[in-house]
Amino acid sequence: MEKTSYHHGDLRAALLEAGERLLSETSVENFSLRRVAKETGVSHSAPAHHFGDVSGLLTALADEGFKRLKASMVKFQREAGTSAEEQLIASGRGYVRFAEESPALFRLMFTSQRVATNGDAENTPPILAFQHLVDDVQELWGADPSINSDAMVGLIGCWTMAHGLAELSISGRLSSIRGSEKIDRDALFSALFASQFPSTSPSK
Amino acid sequence: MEKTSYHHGDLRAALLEAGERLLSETSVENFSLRRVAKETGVSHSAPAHHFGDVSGLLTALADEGFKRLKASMVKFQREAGTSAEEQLIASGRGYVRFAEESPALFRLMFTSQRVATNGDAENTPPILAFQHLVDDVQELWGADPSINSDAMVGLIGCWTMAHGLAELSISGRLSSIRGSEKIDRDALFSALFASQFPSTSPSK
DNA sequence: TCCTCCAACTTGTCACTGTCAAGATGCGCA
DNA sequence: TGCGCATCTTGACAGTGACAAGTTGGAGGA
Repeated sequence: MEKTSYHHGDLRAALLEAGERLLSETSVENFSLRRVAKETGVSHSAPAHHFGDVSGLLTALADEGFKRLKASMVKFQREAGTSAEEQLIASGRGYVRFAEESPALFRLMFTSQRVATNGDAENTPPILAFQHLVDDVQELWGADPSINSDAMVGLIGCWTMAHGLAELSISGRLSSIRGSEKIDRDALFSALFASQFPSTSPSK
Repeated sequence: MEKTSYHHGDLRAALLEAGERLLSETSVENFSLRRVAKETGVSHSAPAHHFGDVSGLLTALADEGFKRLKASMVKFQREAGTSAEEQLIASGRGYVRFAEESPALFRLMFTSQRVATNGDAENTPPILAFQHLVDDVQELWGADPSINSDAMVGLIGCWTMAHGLAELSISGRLSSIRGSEKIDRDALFSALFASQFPSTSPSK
């Protein structure tokens, strides 16, 4: 898909692809718009027309990331049992797995100051990914978290657990704990997620 | 403490102070060594002599941050009850509070690619802060996490909870959850930390 | 007291960055 | 065929980190 003429054809997609590759090779802090352009074989300010500025490109990449985050949760759920508990655990594991597979993208999505937060617009990828988690929680608690405070605590607990595990895992801090290599990772994650479930089910 | 002569006197400390101010005003990604130098009233490459490069200055700032993180945990523990449960909860709340008070510094410490990880040197500020948490866990479980797997799961659970809450809080995502404003923050945090405690004490 | 050394700091330069303005190109449509 | 305009290029500017070479002045020895 090399550039054949003055007009690229699908420059926007090519820039996104090169952008994600560069992001995963370096990090958000070493990201360079000019290098993305160069790797795409295009002039240094070609991206501006499609994304405005560097923040625009990073925001587009983050949006793509949120779609994949949700997809990863769904994928794990498909391969899991059908009970509400198993589904929620699978959801959390998909969340963590996504972070482990795309750490730079995960960091971009959640901790970069250079992505534009889209206000509180509806149906935006970050909202949709979050809503997926909310739905899973609602299924298990049988109540809407925005109304039922037990479900709300469950929602926050599950999200915190997933997000915290993701952060500590991709920073290498989890595996740097002395003695942690003796713990089975799958069992650990399942137990931690289950610790947030309603107290009627004594987990494990 | 203006510069009075060719030799500054305590330039290193002045640069660290200006560096942290700049960090909190912008973020890691917009941090500029030259601006730090300018605000300190010194030439653009004066910092190089004390810190080598930008990574050196940021690493020094991060180390200072880890000392304060530990201090914040200790401070909360002093104001809490003396039981092992209360002490561990206080530790976690000090962790989260530190992040909320110095979000940019917290991000620098945990998610920046520009701070040099000091290998596995002993008695370095990050290790000492982590060890403080380990000690609290060991106190409550009555076992060394590096040997006892229950204590290890507790350690990881508590750390994940603290770190996850810190991340979600300073990114504004916790308070953006619809309906979350009805939850009492203190009670929420305490309940979430307690959910990781040994099952013999049914928490809350 | 003077002298010398050298850590501390400055000045100048380089390649690289993001952004903006102005120009070139060629696709699609009338 | 020829025109309009989205698409892309070229050029310029201020800001960045890093490096090399020069300047300053305090501390310690004779």
